[in-house]
Amino acid sequence: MPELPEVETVRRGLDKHIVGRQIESLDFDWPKGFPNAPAEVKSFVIKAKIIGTERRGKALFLHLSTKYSLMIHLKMTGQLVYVGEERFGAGHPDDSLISTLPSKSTRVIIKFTDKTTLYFNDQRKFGWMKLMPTSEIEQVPFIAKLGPEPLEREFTKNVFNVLMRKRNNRGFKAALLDQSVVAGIGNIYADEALFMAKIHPTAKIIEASDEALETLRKAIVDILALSLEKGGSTDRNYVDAEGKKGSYIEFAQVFRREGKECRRCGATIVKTRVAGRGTHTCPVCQNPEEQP
DNA sequence: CACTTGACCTGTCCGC
DNA sequence: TGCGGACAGGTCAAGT
Repeated sequence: MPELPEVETVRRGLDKHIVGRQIESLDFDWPKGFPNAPAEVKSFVIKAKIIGTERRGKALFLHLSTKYSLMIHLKMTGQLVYVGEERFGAGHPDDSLISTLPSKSTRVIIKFTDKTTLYFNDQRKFGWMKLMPTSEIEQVPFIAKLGPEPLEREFTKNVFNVLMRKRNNRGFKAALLDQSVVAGIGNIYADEALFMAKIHPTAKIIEASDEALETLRKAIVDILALSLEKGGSTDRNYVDAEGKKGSYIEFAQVFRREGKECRRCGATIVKTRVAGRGTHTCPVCQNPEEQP
């Protein structure tokens, strides 16, 4: 489930490997996953150079020399994997995954003029890639609505407090999953941050103190920064631009740990359903009767 | 208007 | 063993 740390890890990998390369061809076999007409692709993608990468929330952009950009959303099972023969030939530690590409999950293949390749794989076909003028990115509806980037300076105590208080009668988890509150949080990091802040996912925001909101804000920053350092979380499908898995899941406190002991108090982690998502909590550390 | 639920998909896992 | 069904979750559209 690519969330902020995973998408940012992919972006950094792409920035390192594909900026400066020139696109030779783009082929796709999943029309819904790439809604633009082939003619536009031909005009603005073929022979274009990749001039930069950008991330906003969970969305990724590859900026092209034609003043167009490819906007990519990995949704749950998307992967962007770069294969350059000079780097990932026989003997590379991730050779096993790389050598399987293209796979039956491959939706888009971008070949560069130097014979290296970028694969967009997506098992569940929820992800997509769109071509648009770079200048129109900010007008894409869900980009325009995005809240602050949690690892940037803009994510202040006051900004977070105001956004959360606007949703005072909602539960904490529903609010954290709302991309207009904080950009880039998904199911994994919502659970992890709420555990760290000792807040129950169904607790109403209106009943929480300002101090509790600030504790949560710091927890969000700490968790996301730690996960980024670990290369993100590989629960099932996620890999970075070099095909490598992330290791945050080994450090997870509650996510996918139902039935196991809480690392903090020893109680048994439980899994419930909150805001339509599988939700992991420690019933003692996040006791709904004793909320901060 | 604020919030919740269902649709989009496929692979995996569970129980019978 | 085979098979049906539940489940996984990011975002938008539709429903309450």
